[in-house]
Amino acid sequence: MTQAVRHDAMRARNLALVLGEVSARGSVTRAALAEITGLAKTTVSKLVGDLIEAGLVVETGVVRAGERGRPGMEVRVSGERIAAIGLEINVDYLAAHVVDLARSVRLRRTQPVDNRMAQPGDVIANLQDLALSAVDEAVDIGLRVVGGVLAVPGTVDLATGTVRRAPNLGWRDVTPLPLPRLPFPVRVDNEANLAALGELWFGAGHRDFLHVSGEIGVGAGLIVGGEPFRGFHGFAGELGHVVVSPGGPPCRCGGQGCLERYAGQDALLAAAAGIEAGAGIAGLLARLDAGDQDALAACERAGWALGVALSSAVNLVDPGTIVLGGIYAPLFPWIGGVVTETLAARLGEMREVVPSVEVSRLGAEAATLGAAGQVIQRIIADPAGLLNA
Amino acid sequence: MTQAVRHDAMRARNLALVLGEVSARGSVTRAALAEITGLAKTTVSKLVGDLIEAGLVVETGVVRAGERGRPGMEVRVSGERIAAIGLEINVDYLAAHVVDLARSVRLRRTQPVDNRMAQPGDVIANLQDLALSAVDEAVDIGLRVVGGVLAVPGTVDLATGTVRRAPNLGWRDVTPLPLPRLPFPVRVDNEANLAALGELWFGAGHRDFLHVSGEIGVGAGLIVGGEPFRGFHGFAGELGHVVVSPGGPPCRCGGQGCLERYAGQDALLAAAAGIEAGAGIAGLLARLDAGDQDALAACERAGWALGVALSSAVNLVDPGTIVLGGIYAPLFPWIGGVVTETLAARLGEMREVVPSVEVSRLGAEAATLGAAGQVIQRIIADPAGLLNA
DNA sequence: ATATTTAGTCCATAACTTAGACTAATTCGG
DNA sequence: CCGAATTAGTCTAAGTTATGGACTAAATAT
Repeated sequence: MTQAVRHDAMRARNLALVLGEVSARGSVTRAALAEITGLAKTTVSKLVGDLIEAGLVVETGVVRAGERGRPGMEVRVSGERIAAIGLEINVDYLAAHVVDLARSVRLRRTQPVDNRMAQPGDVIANLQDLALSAVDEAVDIGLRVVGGVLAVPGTVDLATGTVRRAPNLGWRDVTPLPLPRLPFPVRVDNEANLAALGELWFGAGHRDFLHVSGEIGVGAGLIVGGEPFRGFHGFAGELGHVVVSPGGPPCRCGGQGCLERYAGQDALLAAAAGIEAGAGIAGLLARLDAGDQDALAACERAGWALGVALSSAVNLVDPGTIVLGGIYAPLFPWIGGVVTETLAARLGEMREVVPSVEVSRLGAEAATLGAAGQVIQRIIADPAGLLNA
Repeated sequence: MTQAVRHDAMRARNLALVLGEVSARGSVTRAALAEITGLAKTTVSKLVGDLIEAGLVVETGVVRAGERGRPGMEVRVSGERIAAIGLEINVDYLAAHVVDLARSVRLRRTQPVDNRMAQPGDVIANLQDLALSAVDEAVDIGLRVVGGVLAVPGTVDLATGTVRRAPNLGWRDVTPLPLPRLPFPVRVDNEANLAALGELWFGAGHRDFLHVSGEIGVGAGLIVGGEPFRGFHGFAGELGHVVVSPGGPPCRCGGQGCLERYAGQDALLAAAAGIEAGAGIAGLLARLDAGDQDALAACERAGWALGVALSSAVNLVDPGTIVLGGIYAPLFPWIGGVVTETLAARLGEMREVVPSVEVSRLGAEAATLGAAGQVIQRIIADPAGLLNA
């Protein structure tokens, strides 16, 4: 339900509007902001003043030389004070990234650990250690970390912060929150959704796309108009269990012929036979570089299956673009073509434009960046809270 | 981009908030509205006063007897003045429904015509005649029709109002607007989306569901949190071309094994062999009632395919409920079971709750009701415009 | 009949935005 | 080098809307 709007809410919205424009444009003068937002110069000045006082925005001091008349004083979002942390628990590593309010990545910490067999409690304790040391370092460079989000490869109940199922971690109904040693609130979210948000804020600049996270499972995050689409329970984007062939190999989801059985990491490696489990994607890449026929055929098959599943996704969800991330990023040279062709064959007659298939530039960092970015985004979208704190 | 909020926008939002609550609750007192919205009593009184003056709301005159104290004067949305018209062009009929601001259906006009072979211009002229006579009748009962929406079975470019492809009408890039003889603006929209909206406002009261429109093609409309999801170009919900079996029968979309080839009206009738084209669904229903084996088998197969396609849809889009409409409504007794079972088999291991599969109560009226409802909804969501007019 | 309770209105006040006057700092033209 | 023109930003009085509390209205309870 929408809320009543009083004077304070009006102010909060205009504050968010101004800060949002500053954030989107890098640096702007007050006069330009007045033009853009439609607010009166007076109002913009007052709002910018408050943002400066709160430390969210700084005058660049740089006086832009225009054509004629008094030059404007540009302001930009301050990256010097406020920051957020993105955390990730994945099958074989933990990660923490600190991002400042200006969306610069300030710290990257990754710790390889095998979390397959570990107890959730131990994993969470390790993560907390990693997060704490990252926060300490952030403090050393003058940053105040005001919030965090934790990315987990599984379905998450956003309301309670409970990880419903994370099959590759062996988790079921685990609630990692709160992380009591961290002096700020942390939320939990699904890795595929966060990776899509990472692509939105730190990637190629699309605002409408489907981001495919190839890992051991295959997930997808949909961004429409710069907003994530999550579905009713928040479990949308389970691309890995979309039907490729209804009589295909059985899947742990209970179905048969799901995409994951053709294009998930395990299926892919198994199809390319002869890659020892430990070597993982690196082993596959080596053999692809060497021109190994089995490896090429495995990618061909995975790419075809991905194309089939994505054709269903395009029909249902109509994304602007498709971005392949996770393991599909390094494999893109070998699967991108088949995916595009399969998609074109299945959609070309119905649609004027078939979404283009692109490769993610972020790789494994997408989820943590999206996680930190989400905290930043919330501040940009509603700075009123921080103003009084 | 969000807009600047000034005093008038603040007012407009609060006005919408109040009218929205009145609409949602049927009738309420000013005091209750103040409680619900969080606005001060004074403010609510002023806003309600303006709504009454504009004729959007009326005092019921009924004084509700409470426990103690002065009884409140209840207000409700007025159905006496303002109305909207929903129009539909379909393969074998034209339809027009007039709905008042209180969401009561005031007029139903349907005209059977075979539009398969007709020129778009002729069809549109016929529709305009139908609409005009409906509007005249509406005027006779004291209603002012302030807007309309036209439902078309095809993909629609909402920005331009152009029907991109409506294969079953044989339309391609037809722009039916404006309808110059109608004294109010009309927009065009996709039939499946509008049917879903019809289900939302006139159906069983769900706010999160996927509505499946079985016709000659198979479309779907997704409603999340009471809002339609349309995708990037507005072409989301093409359930008919979701993959059931990637090596299956070729489809006019260029793909193979699409749902439409298993569960579309033509495929269904063909599978039940021996139903002459003219008899349509009625013929099939007659044979099902008679226990005909071929007909039963055809429904079984269609239901299975629908279940397979819907399992992909649930994984991608995570709807709260699935509502089967169009031809699937009368066929529900014969396909509902298979759909549910197929869905459960393919999703049960992954999800705690599999969305329930229900039958639409609106049948063929869903799209026109949704079309008229959309105009009503816009007024409720932003009454400020009408207030000054 | 009187006290109590709840609904709705009235009025002075507060919060925010605005328009327009004003000051500041630059370029252009001679 | 100086004044006119131009643009940026601030200041002030005024306008719009919501609010809180006082007030009136209309019912029930005792």
